[in-house]
Amino acid sequence: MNARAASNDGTELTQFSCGVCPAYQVNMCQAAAAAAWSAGRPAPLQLQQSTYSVPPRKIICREQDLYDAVPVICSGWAASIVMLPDGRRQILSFLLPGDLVSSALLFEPVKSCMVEAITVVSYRTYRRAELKALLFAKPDLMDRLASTWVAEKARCDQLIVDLGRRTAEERIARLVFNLMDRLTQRGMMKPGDTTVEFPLRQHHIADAVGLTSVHVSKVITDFRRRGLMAIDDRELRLLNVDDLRRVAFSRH
Amino acid sequence: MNARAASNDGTELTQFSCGVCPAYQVNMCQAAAAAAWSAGRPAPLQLQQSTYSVPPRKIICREQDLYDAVPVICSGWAASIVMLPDGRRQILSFLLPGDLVSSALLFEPVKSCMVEAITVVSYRTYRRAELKALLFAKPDLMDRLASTWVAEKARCDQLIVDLGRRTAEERIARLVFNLMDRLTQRGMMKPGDTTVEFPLRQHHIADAVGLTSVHVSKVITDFRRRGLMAIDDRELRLLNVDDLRRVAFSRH
DNA sequence: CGCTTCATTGATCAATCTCAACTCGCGTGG
DNA sequence: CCACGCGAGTTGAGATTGATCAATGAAGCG
Repeated sequence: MNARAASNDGTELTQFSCGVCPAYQVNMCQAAAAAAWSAGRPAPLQLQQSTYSVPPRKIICREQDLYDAVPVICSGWAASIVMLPDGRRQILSFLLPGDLVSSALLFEPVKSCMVEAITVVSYRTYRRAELKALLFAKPDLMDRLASTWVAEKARCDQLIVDLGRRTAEERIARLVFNLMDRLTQRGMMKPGDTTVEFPLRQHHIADAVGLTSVHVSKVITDFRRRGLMAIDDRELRLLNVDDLRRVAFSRH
Repeated sequence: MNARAASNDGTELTQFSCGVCPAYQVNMCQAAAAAAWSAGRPAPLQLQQSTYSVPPRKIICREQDLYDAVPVICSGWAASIVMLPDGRRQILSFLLPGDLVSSALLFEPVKSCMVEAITVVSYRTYRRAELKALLFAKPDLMDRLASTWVAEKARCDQLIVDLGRRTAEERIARLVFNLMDRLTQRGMMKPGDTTVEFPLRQHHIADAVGLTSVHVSKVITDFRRRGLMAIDDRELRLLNVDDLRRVAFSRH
């Protein structure tokens, strides 16, 4: 499904059809594409046709890259990360197919964060100005934007509560449920499923929930020992959903 | 400047003139008022004329209240708070004059948070539907919204990094700088000022930065001992801005 | 005057970090 | 094909940060 044109730094130019994207009704991306088509103009978004593909661990963009470009993940998992000069890092959010890096990016460039690929990632970049114009031309697009924004803010607030007031166990369990929700939204997982592909390394989890990867290892080992969940071979297995949910939501 | 009509629960209906609001160009509120006037319709936003006033520690609204109403702070300090069933609480943000509780509220009701007055607070509530209509009628209002939203998101991301990856000292120092920035934006503090009115109790600080009020006390006492800053009698005094800034931003 | 909130302080405890060592699998270059 | 280095996960010992518990005093307020 992808036609590739390799370059020297691991980044490839690829063709990627939106019909394949699992985030069909979830986010801005599809709506933008649809609106662009229906607008009938020959090529309102010229960047739309070419997407890039990068290998795991590669940086997709740094903050300065976001001056004009608005990247959207087409396939794979990525993370938007804030790095402190002394090496500490915090993951603001994991990016799944269909996700904008941040909906704030539609309006303003700067953000002191970068985006890093976790799996092989293909992504597409729009030009802010074009996307913005399209946005104002199509009011239903604005609705779509509003709802992804509200969802983004809600997750943001949740994370603040988690980091500020919850224990390591709670944070990790909640992260897992959060990700599963988002995966099922996208059809990358069925509601009853007990296993999913799960490409996160423990250090990703650590950076997302504000812990050390050492401590994440201990908690996850403990989860496995207690028969709650296990992560092996890039696969998450739920062993006892109810008890795990109790860990995640007991104190609400 | 305010005409009052007291009721039994501490909430008062008051008149409040926007000309007094320190957040003149900062946020949505003014823009909305201006747009409503210039629209020339007799009373496009009927709620606009009446504002409420509540004493410190009173809850302005719970989540169910936000189903239809969109509150805006007119004067005083408030906090939007998430409470966990076991009593833990996390402050998502402090609300200053001109602040919407959350710009997401313009689009959707639910949020698992409540708003609590810190000082005497006067606020005004709009109806979501009316505000939304006005928003789509006036495109420049949308720009205003976009920029407050981007700022809101940026502060949100900052808080995530603070809670996830910074020490108690850093968090508290950064909170202070953050608040001072917002106060100067609103003209409630001059750039060179070394003292400000500062109504936060230590437990507010604790709930905002994810610590215990006991520990906040220890850190602040230490700041005072080291000649960095002091908080007495609802007043913040900066004793050594440079060193304090170093504590807040040393590791970025 | 008595109650509540707030701030402070000390002693002790618990959660998490730091450091270090070890294993395993994988890819690469000799 | 093998040695090597690297990234990843695990484990244990010990150090640190911040929480918990408890007592005290000051201030505000009905």
